[in-house]
Amino acid sequence: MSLKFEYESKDDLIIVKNIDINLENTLFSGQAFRWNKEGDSYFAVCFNRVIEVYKDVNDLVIENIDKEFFLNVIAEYFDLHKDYDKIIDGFDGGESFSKSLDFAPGIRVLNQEPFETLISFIISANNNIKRIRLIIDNICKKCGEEIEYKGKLYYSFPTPEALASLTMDEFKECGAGYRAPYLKETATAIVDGFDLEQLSELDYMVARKKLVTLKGVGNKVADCVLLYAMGFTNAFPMDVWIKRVIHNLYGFESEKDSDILKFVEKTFGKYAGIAQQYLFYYVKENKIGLGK
DNA sequence: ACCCAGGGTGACG
DNA sequence: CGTCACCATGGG
Repeated sequence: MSLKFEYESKDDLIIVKNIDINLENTLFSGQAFRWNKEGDSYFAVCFNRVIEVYKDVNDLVIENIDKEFFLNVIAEYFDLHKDYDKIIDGFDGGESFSKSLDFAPGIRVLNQEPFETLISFIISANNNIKRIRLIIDNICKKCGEEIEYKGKLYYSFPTPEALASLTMDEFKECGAGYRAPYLKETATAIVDGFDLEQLSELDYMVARKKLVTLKGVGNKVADCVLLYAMGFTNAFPMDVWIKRVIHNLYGFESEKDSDILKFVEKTFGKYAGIAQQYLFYYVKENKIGLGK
C-alpha cells in the first residue's frame, strides 16, 4: 500500500509534507480532550508518549517521535492515510455543510486510543467540554504515569487496571459526580475481559450493541468511541447540537435516531462521521439553530 | 433562582 | 417500543 503523504524523518522529529490538516480545528473540535496549546505548538500524551505538533506553512511537524512510532501509530492517529479532499467532495450537504467547512477547514477525525476514548465520552454525558477536560485531567494526575518532556510533567491516560482500582470517593474527588459508578464498573468490565480492540473487526451495528452493554454507554457515547477510536467513519454521534443541525438546518422532521441515521447516510455516505465533526463544531461554536 | 452542558439509567406504561 | 424524573457539578 502506498502512503498518501510524504514525510521526512530526522533525529526525533517528523515532517509531513504538504498535508491538509488544521490543528486548531482538529484538536479543539470536541473529539479529543487532552491537547494543550502553548505558543504555536500543541502538546498531548498519545499512546503513552508526549508528542508536540505544529504547522510550518503547509507541513505538519511532529516532535519527540521516531520513524517507527510515526509510521505504526501517529500517522494513523492523525488519519493521514485518507484523502480528505476526495471524501469531502463526496458529501451532498448543501449550504449548511459549506458554511461548516468555511468556518473550520482542515478538521481530521482522529483515531484515538479506545479505552481513553470510552472513558472520556462516558464523562462527557450531560457535561460541558471545559469540565470534561478538567475531570479527565484530574483522573490522569491521580492514577496515570508521570512523563517529563521539556521540563514539564505530563500524565499518561490510566490503564483499565489503574482506573478500576480507584474508589468511588476518588472518582468524585476528580469531579466525576454521579458518573463515578459508571466509570468504575466499565473499567472493571475491561479488566475482566471485555475486548475493546476486537470491536473494530465487527459490523458497525454489532459493535455498537456490544458497547452499549457497558455502564454509562448509550448510543451516542458508543458512536463517539466507534468514530473516534475504532475506525467506523459511518458512526454519527447525535448530541443536542447535531440534532439541531438535522432539524433546523436540514429540515428533517423525524426525531427517531434510526430515521436520522438513514438520512445522514443518504446525505454523507460512509464517511458521515467526518461530516458530523464539521457540522458539530460549526453550530456549537456559533450557537446556530437554537430556535426550538 | 433557573437553565444548560457532545446523555444514560431505571421505572413505568 | 416510548416517556420521563433524576442524576453531580460549575458557569451563564
